[in-house]
Amino acid sequence: MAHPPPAVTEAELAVLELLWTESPRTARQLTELLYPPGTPSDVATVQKLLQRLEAKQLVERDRTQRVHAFAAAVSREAYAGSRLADLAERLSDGSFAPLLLHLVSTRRLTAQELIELRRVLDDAPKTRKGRP
Amino acid sequence: MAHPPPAVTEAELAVLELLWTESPRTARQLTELLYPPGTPSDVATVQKLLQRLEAKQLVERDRTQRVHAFAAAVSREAYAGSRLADLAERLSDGSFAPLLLHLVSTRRLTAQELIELRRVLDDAPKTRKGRP
DNA sequence: TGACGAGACAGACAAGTCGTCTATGATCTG
DNA sequence: CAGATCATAGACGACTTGTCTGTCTCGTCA
Repeated sequence: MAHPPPAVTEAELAVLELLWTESPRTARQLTELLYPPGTPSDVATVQKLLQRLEAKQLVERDRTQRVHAFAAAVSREAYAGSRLADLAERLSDGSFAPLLLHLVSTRRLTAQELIELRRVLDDAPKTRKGRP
Repeated sequence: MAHPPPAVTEAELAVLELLWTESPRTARQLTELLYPPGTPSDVATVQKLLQRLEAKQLVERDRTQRVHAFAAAVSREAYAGSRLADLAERLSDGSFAPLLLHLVSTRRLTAQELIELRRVLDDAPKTRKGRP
């Protein structure tokens, strides 16, 4: 994924979501799911969206067959993480601690998430003692 | 703040940042900080940005004096929290775990911040179940 | 008092983005 | 070959964004 992670529009995200649930898919399959029953115009629209997503390196295109196959190039978690980190950096003046503290203190995190986060904090640093 | 929390552009964010560091300020003061030395056109530009920020209810305008005084209507932490929650909702079903994972794995959190975070998470309420 | 400077505000503009559609050429199939 | 399907380029109208101009109002001071 590029740096900074490219933003996606609503329509592009809808395509990405489908590729996240199942890859690869063809433009026609995506069109029939997004704009049933899928006129030729709709197909072209989806093609254009795929084209822009490919330019952002968020989608990979398999051109070996005549009908191209499209797959997500980034997992949802990786993409969401990058976008969230990017937004947090833009808004938090460099220090994340106050922001995260605020998220916790305003009860925006569920108990389940707290467990998850504790696990992340406990595990991640240990496995990364050495330089990447 | 409205629901969903309104997005701000780069130029609007620059104004907000100044109001976060000190409020209230006048349009002229903001202009001289953002576009020194601050031509009449620049002042009008800042006025327009303040106008749009006021419409988004992110800035409050004191009209009691002839020269209006502007102040941030939302704290940086509150705004960042809302924006992050909104983005997380759109991208990852509301979970912040990918954000933390990304911040940790890309070493954007210092060891000191990790310690602080662990302490915050440990003190966090444990009685809550499920998302609101 | 009247002229002048400064502020608030509306409106418009060019440039860019986004979703959509049309047109065209290539490729496969019957 | 004829017809259908696909990939792709290009364009469009609507919308956003940063900027600028013009106008009205208010306060100050010679």
